[in-house]
Amino acid sequence: MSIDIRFPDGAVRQFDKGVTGLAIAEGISKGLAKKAVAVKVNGAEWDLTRPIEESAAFEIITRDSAAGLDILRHDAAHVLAQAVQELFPGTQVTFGPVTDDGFYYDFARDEPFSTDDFAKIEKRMAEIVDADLPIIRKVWNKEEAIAHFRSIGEIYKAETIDEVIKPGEPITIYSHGDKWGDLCRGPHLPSTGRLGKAFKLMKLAGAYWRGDQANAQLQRIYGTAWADEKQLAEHLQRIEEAEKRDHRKLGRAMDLFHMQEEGRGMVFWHEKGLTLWRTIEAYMRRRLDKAGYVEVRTPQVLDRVFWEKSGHWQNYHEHMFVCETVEGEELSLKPMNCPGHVQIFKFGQKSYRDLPLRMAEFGACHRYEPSGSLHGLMRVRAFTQDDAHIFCREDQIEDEVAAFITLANHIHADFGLERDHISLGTRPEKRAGTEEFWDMAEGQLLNAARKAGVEPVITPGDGAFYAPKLDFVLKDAIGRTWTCGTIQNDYVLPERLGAEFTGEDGQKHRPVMLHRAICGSLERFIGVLIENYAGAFPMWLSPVQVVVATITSDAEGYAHEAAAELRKAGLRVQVDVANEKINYKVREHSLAKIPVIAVVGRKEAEERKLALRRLGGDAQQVVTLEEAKVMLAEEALPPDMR
RNA sequence: GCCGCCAUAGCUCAGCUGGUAGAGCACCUGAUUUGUAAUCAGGGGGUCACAGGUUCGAGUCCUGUUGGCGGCACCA
Repeated sequence: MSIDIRFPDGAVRQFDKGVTGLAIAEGISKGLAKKAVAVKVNGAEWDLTRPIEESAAFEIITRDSAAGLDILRHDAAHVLAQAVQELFPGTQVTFGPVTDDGFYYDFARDEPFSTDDFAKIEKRMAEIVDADLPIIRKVWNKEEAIAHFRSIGEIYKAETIDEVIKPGEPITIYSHGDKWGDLCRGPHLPSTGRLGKAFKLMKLAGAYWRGDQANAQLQRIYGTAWADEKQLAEHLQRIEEAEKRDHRKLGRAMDLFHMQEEGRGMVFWHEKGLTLWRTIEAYMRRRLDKAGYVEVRTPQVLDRVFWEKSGHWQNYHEHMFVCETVEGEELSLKPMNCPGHVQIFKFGQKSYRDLPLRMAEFGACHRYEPSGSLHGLMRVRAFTQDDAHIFCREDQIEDEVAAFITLANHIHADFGLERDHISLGTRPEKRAGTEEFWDMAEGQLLNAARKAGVEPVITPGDGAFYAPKLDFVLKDAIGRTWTCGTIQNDYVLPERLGAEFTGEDGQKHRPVMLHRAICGSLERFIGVLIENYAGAFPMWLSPVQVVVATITSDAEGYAHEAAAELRKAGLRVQVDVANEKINYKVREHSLAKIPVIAVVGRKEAEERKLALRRLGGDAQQVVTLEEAKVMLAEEALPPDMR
């Protein structure tokens, strides 16, 4: 009996019934068979060794493809689990999936693992690879599988099978030789030897069983795995590069900001960091002014009663900074600006003619974030949002959202951040409002995004409890993604706080509130910019734009004069008259990522010129002071003023 | 908040099995007046995070606290 095997290029060849993917691959070429990790049979991923019984569409998955790498990583997770269970008897396996760059496995064991164990575990993993154990797929029924895992003390596995698998449904178990087995959907490699050794254990972490804080905490071992050693080395290199960009390191080295233990999650902005901040804020203000926003400022601290009315006290009390006065009042620092903005909206009467009303605030908020979540500038307890609320009629929502997307796109691009995608966060499990409401609200955002020419990626359950949201996911210079910017269409808060306007019909109507931010928190945004540029900011953002450096002390007077002239042109300039050689100064200011070094020696002083040197190049450009003023001021112009 | 790891000079780090702290850079002083990625010499600087304990003796071992880091959970 023969069957037809159809290849991706359309060719059809005949094979004996029961042929394996591996045999087909070997028939094509030795090299292909070696690179193969699994096959696709009628679109489904199969083991290389699984017999194909019927005619089918066929495709070979190689280790250097994305799908192949995932299979490889899954095998690495299994090999890790086997190694751990052999070395640490009594350890239970739970769950070990693939990640973006590798895999992890969660173990249940009373004794903690230590990163010191990694070398030992990696050694055992290598031994398992060397042993080249055949990986065997077995099909069991649910009951025998549960009984088996219970009998060997694998309570978590038994529980998983019990809850995930429907009664009567067969399940697949993959075993490494006769030594070790795990429940798995597969496919897997034909033998452990094929995994190769381009893997490395990376870190150790706690993780809750099923991601739920109420459950037991397991020990997670993270690893990375690649098709070959070269890819692994490249990956480790990328990690090193990313570490060099760490905004916490650069923030200290560049004297931008610091934090200290008396104010966890609070930032001390140094002069240079605040210069960045002011530059960004001024830019944002110009953008908002042009986009028809008005700016307001609301109180930092408000009475508990106010937060009860807004509903925040009930929902987020434990995350609020609460204080009590000597007179016994209970107050809270504002955790967000929206309820304050509603108060301004409600002051006096609003007509449909006032809408859409775009109310912006660089609002400083405080939230008591869990200590374990704090992370440099990325997650802080005191932050300033580039916040705004657009009060509008329902029929204005789509246009407003679309216009916002366009505005945000411009702004993100001006900061050198590329858009990866926009995500639509839909109804979460814990939510207010009916299904009809969510259908409508999600539909509005989807339509608005399309109006702006964007097809959002749906992220199920990621919406706020009162509204769905669109999030901007940006890509930085080394391809990492960051979420900056969001918009939500909120019907709940205007209702709750009684905001209303008079419509054309003379009746009172409820406005909708669009919560929106483009940077998010300025703190975090600055953190993202630092990492994106690795500290080498474009001229308009750079805290110091030009350093005038002297070669000899004879040029000191002229250096100060030149700096003063450049400052008159609006540039941020420092003078370096230190008793050092010009080599030293060039090196120092290059490492400090100053965009322009203006060197002045005796010659420049006599001719009233500057020898300019740009960051990243070693070319010298000698121009007159007057020319430099015009040229550099032009270069330092923010993108919206060019 | 939870799990694990870590904490030595302003920064980066060394300090072996317990015997009262060291380097490089930075800083200060002096010499040098220099032409595009580190001039030379000298000097100051540390309750070894904090609090207990073990010991004749603790940076080193133990306990606790605080903070940092990596994850998990959380993120209106």
